[in-house]
Amino acid sequence: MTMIAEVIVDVANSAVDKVFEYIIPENLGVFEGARVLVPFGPRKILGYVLSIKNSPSTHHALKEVLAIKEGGSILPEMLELCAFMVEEYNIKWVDALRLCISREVRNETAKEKHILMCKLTGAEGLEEYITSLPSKSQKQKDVINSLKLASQKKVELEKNFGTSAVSTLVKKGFVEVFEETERRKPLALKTNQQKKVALNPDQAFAVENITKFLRQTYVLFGVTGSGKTEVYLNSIEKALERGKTAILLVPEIGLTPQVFALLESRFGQKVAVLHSGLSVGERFDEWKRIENGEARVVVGARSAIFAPLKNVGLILIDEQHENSYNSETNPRYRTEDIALFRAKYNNCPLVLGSATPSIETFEKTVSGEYMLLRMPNRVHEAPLPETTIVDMRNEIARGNDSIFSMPLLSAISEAIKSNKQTILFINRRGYTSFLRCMECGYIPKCTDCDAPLVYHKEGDVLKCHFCGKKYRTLTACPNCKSVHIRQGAIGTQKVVDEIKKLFPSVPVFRMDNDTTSGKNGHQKVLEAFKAESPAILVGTQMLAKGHDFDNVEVVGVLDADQTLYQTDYKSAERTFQLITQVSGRAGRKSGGGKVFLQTFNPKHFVYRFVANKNYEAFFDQEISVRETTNFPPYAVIVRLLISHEKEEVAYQKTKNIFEALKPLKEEFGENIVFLNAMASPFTRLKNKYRFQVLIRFTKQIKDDIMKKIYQTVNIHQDGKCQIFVEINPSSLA
DNA sequence: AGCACGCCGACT
DNA sequence: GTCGGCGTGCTC
Repeated sequence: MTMIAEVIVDVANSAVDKVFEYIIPENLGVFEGARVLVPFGPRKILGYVLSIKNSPSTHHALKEVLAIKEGGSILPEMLELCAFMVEEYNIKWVDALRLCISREVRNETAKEKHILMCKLTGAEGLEEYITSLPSKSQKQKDVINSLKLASQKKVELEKNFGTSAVSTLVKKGFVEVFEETERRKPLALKTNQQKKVALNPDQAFAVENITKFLRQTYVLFGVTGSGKTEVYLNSIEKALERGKTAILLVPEIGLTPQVFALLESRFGQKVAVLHSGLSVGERFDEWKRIENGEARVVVGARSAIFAPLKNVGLILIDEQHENSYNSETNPRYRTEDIALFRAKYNNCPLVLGSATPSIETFEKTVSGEYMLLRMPNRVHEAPLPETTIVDMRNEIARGNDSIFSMPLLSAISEAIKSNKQTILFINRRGYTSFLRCMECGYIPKCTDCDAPLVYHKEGDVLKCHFCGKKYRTLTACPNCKSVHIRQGAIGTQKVVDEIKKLFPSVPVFRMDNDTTSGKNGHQKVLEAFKAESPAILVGTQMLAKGHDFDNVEVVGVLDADQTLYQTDYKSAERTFQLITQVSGRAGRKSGGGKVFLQTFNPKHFVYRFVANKNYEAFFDQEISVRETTNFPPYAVIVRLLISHEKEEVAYQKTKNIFEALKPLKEEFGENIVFLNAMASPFTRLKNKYRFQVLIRFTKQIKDDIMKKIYQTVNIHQDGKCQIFVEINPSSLA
C-alpha cells in the first residue's frame, strides 16, 4: 500500500502555503512532523509532513519524498498548535511551523561543536610503565594521575603538562583521544549558591494550589518584592519531582543573568535558556538539549513557548502584563493563547504572575475562569515607597517651568547628601505627541471622538488617531489664551542635560533604546549605575522591568500624563502598570523609598489608585468604564492594516474591504459597535502606504465574525498588498 | 520564494 | 536572425 504525505513546503509565500501531496517511498521512515526533502517544480526544497494518509485527494501526478532531515522535527503537540494558530490568527502554515524549530537547524547555520578528549585506554602494563619511567619524565606521570580522576580536554592536558608528554602516552597506547560534543553554554554570572529559604504562608499557599492543579489557570497577583520568583522555583521543583518538565517565560528584557544564575543554582544542567542574546552556537545547543530531553526546564523570552519540550507539567509567565509577550510582526500571536493551548494539551497548570495584571486577565479571576492567588506582602517587610502626586500647574504658577518640580528636586538633593541613588523616568515614545497648554493643562481633543489629538510634524497638523480628522495646530490655548504651549515629548537626552546642569558633580546614566543596544547592553548600563552612589539614572519604560535596585531612594516620574494620553482604551491601564512598576524600584531593600508623580491632571483616578497602591480598586473602576463604553474585555477590537506601495491602490483596497465588510452590520446588528475605514496613524511606513479598517463588536459573535473577516482578508490579499489582522491591538499607533 | 516560459528591443 | 530584459504563472 502506498502511503501519501501531506506536506507544507518551507517557502514563505502565501501562494504556496497549502498542502502538497507526495508518495512516501517504503523504508524511508517518514512520520508526521518530520522535516523532509521534496522535489518542488525544478528544485529540491524542505518541507514539513503534516499528516500521512492512504490515498491522495488530488489528481496531480505525485512525486516522491526524497529524504528525511535529521533533527528539528515537529512534535505532535506542536502540529496541533500550528493548526490552532493558522485557524486563530489566519497566519501561514510555514510561519507557524518555523516558530517550532530553531532557525539554526532550519538554515543549517550551526552544528554541534566537537572537541578532542583524552582518557586512559586501560591497556595492560601501565603501572610497570610508570615505575620504569626515569625521574625526568615526571610530566607523563602527572598526565596519568590526572586522567585517573576523569577524562579531560586534550588542549587542557597539553597546556598543563606539555604536548610531548601527551603524545608519547598516546603513541605508547596508554592514552586514547576521542571526540566529544561540547555544550556552548550561555554565560551566567558567578552563581552565589542560593540557600533555600522557607516560604511564607502566602507563598506556600500559592505553591500548594498550583501543585494540586485545582484550576487550569492561576493569576499570581503579588506586589513588587513579594517573592513570586520563589513560588515559581518551588512549583517547578514540584513538577520535576513528578517527572514532568516546565517552561518559565520572562519578558525579553527581564531575562537578566541573575535570573538564569538563580535557576541554574537550583536546577543545574536541567535548565535550558532561550533569548535573543544567545550566539548561534549557544542557541543551537540549547534547542538540541531541549529536543533530546536533557533539559527539563526551559527559561526564555516569548518564543520559548514553542520549545520542543515533552511532558510539560507547568507553564509560568512572569510579568504577564508585559506587552513584549505579544508578537506584533510577521506571525502575530499572543503568548498567553499559546501557553493556554499547551497547558490544556498537557493537562497542566498555567501560572500568570504580575503585580499589575492586564485588565482582561484579571477579569477572568472575577468571572471564576482563572484562580486568583494573592501575595500582598513584601518578603523583607520593607514597606512600599511613599508616593507624592505633584501638581505641575502649581509649579508653573510658582515660576518653575523646568521639567523638575521643587519637591522632586529637594528629594534628589537629600538623596545625594545621604549617598543614595535616584531614578528619573520619562517615557518618550515615537516622534509625535500631544500638545498641552503649560498654564491650564488644556489638551486639544477630537470633537468627534474625545480622543487627545496628536501632533504630526508632517504637514504641521493635529490629527485624531481614531477617525483621522485633521485640525490646525495650536498657536494659543483656546481655553486660557496662553501662548505657552508645548509639545508633550521631552526625551531622556534632554532630561540628562538638564539634571547635569543642576547636579554637576553627580554621575548621571541614561537607559533607553539608544544606550542599551548591543549584547548585554542593559546589563552594562545597570552595572555602571549600581557601582556609583550617589548617582542618577534617567530612562524610559525599560526601567520598569523587574530590575533589582538595592540603593535607590527616590523615583521621579517626570511626565506621568504621557502614557495616559496615548489614544486608546488601554492608556489608563498602561499608565497604572508602568508607574506602579517604576515606583517599585524605590526602597526595595531598605524601605523608605519616595516616589514623585509629576502631572498636570492630579485628580485623575489612575494617580489616586497608583498612590494608594490599590490595584484592585483601580481594576473595579477601569472595568466598569470598559463595560459602559463597550471595550475589551466586553467587546473585541479588530484592526485590519492594509499596506501597498501605491497610495491609490492601498486606498482602493481599503475601500473595497470596507464595502465587503459593511453587510456584516446588517447581519450582526447591534453586536457590531463600530466599523470604519481610515488612514493609519503612520500613513507611510517603510515606503508603503497604510490604511486601516477598525471593527469593534461584542465578544459573543467573535468566532463567527472572525471567520468572515479572515475570508474577506484572504480574498483581497495578494503579494503586493499586505493585510495584517490584529485582535485587541495594544496600541493603535 | 525561485525558476521557467514567453514575448518585445538592441546587438554580433 | 538571437541575446537577454523582467512580467506572469506554476510548483503535489
